[in-house]
Amino acid sequence: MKQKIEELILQALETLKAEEVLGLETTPHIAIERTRDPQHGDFASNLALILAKPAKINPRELAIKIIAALPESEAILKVELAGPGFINFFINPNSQFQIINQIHDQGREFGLSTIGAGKKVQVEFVSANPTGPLHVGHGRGAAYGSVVADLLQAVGFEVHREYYVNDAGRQMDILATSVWLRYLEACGELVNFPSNAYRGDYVREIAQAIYKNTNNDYRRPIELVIENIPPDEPQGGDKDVHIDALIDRTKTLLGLSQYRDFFQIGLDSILDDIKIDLEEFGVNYQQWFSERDLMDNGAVDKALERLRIGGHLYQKDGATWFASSKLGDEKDRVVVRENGHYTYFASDIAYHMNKLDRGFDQIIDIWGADHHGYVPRVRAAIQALGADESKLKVLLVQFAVLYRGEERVQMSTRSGEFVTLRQLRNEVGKDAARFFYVMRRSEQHMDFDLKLATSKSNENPVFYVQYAHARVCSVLRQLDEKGLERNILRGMENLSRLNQEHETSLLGTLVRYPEAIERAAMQHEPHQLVHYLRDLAHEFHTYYNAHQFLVEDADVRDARLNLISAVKQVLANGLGLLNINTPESM
RNA sequence: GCGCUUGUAGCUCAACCGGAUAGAGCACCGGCCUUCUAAGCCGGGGGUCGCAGGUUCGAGUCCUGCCAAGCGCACCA
Repeated sequence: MKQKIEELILQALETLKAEEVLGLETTPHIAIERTRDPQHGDFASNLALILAKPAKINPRELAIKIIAALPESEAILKVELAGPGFINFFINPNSQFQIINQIHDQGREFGLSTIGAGKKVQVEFVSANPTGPLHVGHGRGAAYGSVVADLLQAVGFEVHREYYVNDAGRQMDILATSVWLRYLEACGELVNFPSNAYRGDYVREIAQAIYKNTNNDYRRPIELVIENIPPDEPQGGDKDVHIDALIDRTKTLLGLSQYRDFFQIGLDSILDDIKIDLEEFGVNYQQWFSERDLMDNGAVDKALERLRIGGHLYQKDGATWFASSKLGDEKDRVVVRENGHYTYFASDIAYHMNKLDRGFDQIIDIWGADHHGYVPRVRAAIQALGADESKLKVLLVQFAVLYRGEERVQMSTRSGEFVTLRQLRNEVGKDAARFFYVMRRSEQHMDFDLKLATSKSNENPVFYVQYAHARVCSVLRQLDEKGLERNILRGMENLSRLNQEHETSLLGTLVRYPEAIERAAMQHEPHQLVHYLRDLAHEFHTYYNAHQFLVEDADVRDARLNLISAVKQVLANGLGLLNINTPESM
């Protein structure tokens, strides 16, 4: 429809150019948008306001000339001049009826498009360190990322969903050591558990499972473990020095092979748990990308070599630095430490080089907003690698601040004091949790009130949308009970009987669905879809209260049933994109 | 101190890359169930869009400066 109007306007402009009202070189960007107020019609254009200045005509006068030059069209009921020079288009309601046919024919496909066809996009999200279960903070990134990915797919992109597994680095050594110390406890040793180790119960559970299967095979006397270890922080020492010494001691006492056992078992059990958790949350991946693989197959060396050849690396204070400040970063960054180990950033450069090499047209990284300071250096790296920096899009998700009623909930992975994503799901269910997470713009700081979210009351707006779906289903069930028969064809033939105000406006909302999907996808804003669905549900509930569907007149009845079936289909399609269930009854 | 993000109704948030009278939900007040599910509908009150300037036909939206909140500013990941 928008296109149709655009064509009409273009024709009008040509006419005006021929009449020399407008200069021949004027080729304005024609902006047509949906109006907010139905009094202003369905679409409006500000064309006259934009052209008034170069044409040196009063905008209202120009608008009148444009309107006069517009060709006739059946789809347009009337065109009005309004305000300072807006041109408002009123769509012929009859032209909207065919949307019902379209929705009926396309079914689950309705709303999909092909704008992204032929383009490969990678979406990397969550990528939480495998050192513990996912908590509610990760939930937002999981819900947001999966919906962004699904939306992009819905508009035709080939989407590759990926989780970057940080299975290398110090935090994994801390995990392995934590598991082993808990194992020693299970054996009966008296362990003074480090303040900086992972204290969550899950560590104990992993350790106990190992103990059950192996008994004392990995046991070492605690005296040997703590011999000459510098004190922990509460005892007046440094917690980092303390834990690092313990890691070294663990490696020495266990030997490489046994140490790998603990490392691997800890990693596997946590990663498996994360995989199951996400799957149950409706989040799926094409690939789980291992950081360790990157290290092992020399990708990091290769990436650094490429930077070196490009002259982006230099030595200072025994370390190797990347001159990122020349490419927009606030300072240069270390990639190889004085002790010869890569920094996390070094493997991240390699990871992004790998992404680029895989030929994606667009790379989307979804990070927690606390990583925002990291963006410039990754951009710098991509430029230094000689790639097109605009391929990378980093979407930041603000962390949800947790409340329990009025009280703020503090969270820390190390201390083990956090609400897990699984707990949240168990309390509110997948649907409510997902809906709650994506109903806000991702950059918006969000207050997540656990008490409210877990109250399972009608305050949670997901029920409102689901209820509309269930109500349609209920009406269709009533059909049988009342001994009525539905004739879809008869309904289609009588769509013109849908002439009530509520029906016209509902039709208008249905027509908007594909636009809503497209915009939500291209702008990476799932909340727009949520708002659309709320609108649609509201229109339906209003209609439901104002009119009876199962009326005597079979022509009207079938037309209305076709309309509400279309509503049901669109609700199902939209909720489906959010990976939220569509209950038949509530 | 520097940087990023955010400030809109009592609370939680919208406002479609500058548009017309800034909209929802919750909460509050008043109506609607002998008719398809009242987890619903209808009506009402409630706003200096953080503050001050600027840009233009037009600014919640763009620019500048302040104020406030969150988060960053490692040879950690």
